[in-house]
Amino acid sequence: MPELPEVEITRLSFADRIEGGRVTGVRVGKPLRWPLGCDAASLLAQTVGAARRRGKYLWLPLQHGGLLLHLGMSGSIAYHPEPALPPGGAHDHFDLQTTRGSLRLTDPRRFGAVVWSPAPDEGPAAKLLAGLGLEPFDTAFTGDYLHAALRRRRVAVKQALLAGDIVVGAGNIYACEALFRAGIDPRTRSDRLSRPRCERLAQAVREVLAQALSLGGSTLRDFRDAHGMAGRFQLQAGVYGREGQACGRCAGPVRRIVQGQRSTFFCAACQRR
DNA sequence: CATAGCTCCTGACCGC
DNA sequence: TGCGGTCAGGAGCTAT
Repeated sequence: MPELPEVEITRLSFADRIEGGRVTGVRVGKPLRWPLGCDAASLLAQTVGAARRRGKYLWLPLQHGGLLLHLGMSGSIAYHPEPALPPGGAHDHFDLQTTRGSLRLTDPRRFGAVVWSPAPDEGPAAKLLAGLGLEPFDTAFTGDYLHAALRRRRVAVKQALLAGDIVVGAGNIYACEALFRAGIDPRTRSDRLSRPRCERLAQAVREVLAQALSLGGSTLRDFRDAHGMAGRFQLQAGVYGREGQACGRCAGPVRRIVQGQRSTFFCAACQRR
């Protein structure tokens, strides 16, 4: 499912090419998580700006406002350089055609979203982006920061990472992988993590996301970038999706538990409370 | 305020 | 082969 690396790779795959294009057509398919929030025709003739990312959201600026995009868990965005877009399939729910190519959002499960907003810090976008935690590659995301934030929580550290209001970008896969890398038991109460362990964890989060980014994103589930290329992160997964298999570090069995209705994979020997 | 549970949706998978 | 049931999960929302 698209987490920060996948979303960033998606952004990089089309941002430069569509920037400066003028909107020539908009097609809205089945409803996504929220309504578009504007008349599709009102987007016509506007010039597209430089796409940005915040957490797992993308912001596509237009002359008057912009579009906030989210891939949910099964969404992907394809960039088509040709002027005309092929007919939309059953899961193609949003097209944006421009003079510099088109974007097509495909999302079988429709947890994704395309929402118009007058600005990223106004209207619906502001509401959705408010409360997001630090970007993992922000220099402010340090062990000290993580320690201070986790001290106020009693939930398991895995759930605190997933919540996205401390640090954004790590979804279920990368939260599991970061905790494995940091040697921390995902069940550990957030407020029981020492400062040094928070330092390790912050570093692990940065590293696992950076590595996934450099490898082109995860193919777990159905991620494809705008060129339809599959990522290769799954080849590196230490614990995610490996229940019962041997941990690569100690050869012990990888365990699967459920936390907050989500699967967590970890090695009980390598990851300590 | 922190937390738990619910919810949206459909492809994949499983047992019969 | 077909069919019903179950699961997966991002993240906002509601209730506690």
